[in-house]
Amino acid sequence: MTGRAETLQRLAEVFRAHGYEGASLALISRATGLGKGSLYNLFPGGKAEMAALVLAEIDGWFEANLYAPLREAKQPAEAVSAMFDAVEAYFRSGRRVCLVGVVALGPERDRFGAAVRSYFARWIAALAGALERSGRNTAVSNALAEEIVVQVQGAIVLARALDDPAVFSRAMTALRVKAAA
Amino acid sequence: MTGRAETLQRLAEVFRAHGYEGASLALISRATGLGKGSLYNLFPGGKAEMAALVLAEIDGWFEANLYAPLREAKQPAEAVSAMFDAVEAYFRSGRRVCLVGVVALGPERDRFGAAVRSYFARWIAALAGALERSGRNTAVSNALAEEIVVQVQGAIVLARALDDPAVFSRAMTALRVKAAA
DNA sequence: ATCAATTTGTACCGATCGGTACAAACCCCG
DNA sequence: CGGGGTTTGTACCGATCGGTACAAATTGAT
Repeated sequence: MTGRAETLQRLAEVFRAHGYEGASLALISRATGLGKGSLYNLFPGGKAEMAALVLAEIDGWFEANLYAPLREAKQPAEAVSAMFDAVEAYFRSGRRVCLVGVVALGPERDRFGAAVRSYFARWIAALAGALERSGRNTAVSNALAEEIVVQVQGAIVLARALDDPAVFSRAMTALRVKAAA
Repeated sequence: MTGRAETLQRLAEVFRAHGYEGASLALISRATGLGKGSLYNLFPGGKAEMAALVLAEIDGWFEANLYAPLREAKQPAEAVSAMFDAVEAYFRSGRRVCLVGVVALGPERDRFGAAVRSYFARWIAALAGALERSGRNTAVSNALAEEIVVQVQGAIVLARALDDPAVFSRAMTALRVKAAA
């Protein structure tokens, strides 16, 4: 019925809301409106394949909407600013969890380690490149890019822990200033 | 046989390694060496009580070893430096996960929300107080304290994601400089 | 309209889940 | 040595887990 892309979106929400272990097939079936038959027809590999495809979908979205623009921007400073816009929108000011970060913290890290590593490594590399092209030297660019990604992840944790999206927004605002300086 | 405190330590490791849902009673039984009978004798409330007590134990450790020293230090700058020592040792340069942060990201946040909020709020408050007493004004102290806790959490995520403890160490070193400036 | 191929719902599988019941083993105080 | 209270292992509970089998329903090409 609904397309495969939409199904992946709903799957992502289920994994975000309940974690990998907590996302039972019953829950997944309810959330997607698909019976077990349909699910195993779409994803013969079961839950593991669903999670892998969800991670790949997220990775693709970041590649298209953040990494590629950062790499190819003619005006890197604007691209960095646009990245912050995209990050604030995507993570809904910390109300929405970073699924890749969650996987990195959890026991599924081993299974999806390569995907997780690539997602973050490419983020940092693309951002560092843009910062460098905006006038910084290599070492500073690398350090700043790493710090920005660290703070995005940490701000999600803290905003959720304190149940206060303002924590996330404050961190992003401070980072924007720092990145533009 | 072994004391209750040691049992809580092993419980914490199991929760860290497998998450709340993934920490089955079979796993817990194996890791603690205690049968179900003993476990439910020690923790009549089952898994939920185990997790709550583990969080309380962690909270108590941070209170005693980080928050209280930060609050009561005669030389606040030294206390902040000591906090970084303790943090690097406790989280093993990002190899060890922050269980409270993991809970904040996961579906158990609702159940343990109050404990999670208190843990982070008190950390930030104690740190902000020390920073203020070391010569900064209130606003700067609060912002810096929040940023430090954000970066600690984010550095754990990124160090695990990239499987590179140096990420964590670099972040801590940079924060020490910033806090001492 | 027909028929092969795909998609779907449902019944079912063994395994494991968190939790309970309870009797045997153990401990400690007399 | 005795005996009351606690600690322990084990058998067991219903529910749910991820996954499979398979027949009915649906689809698409001709």
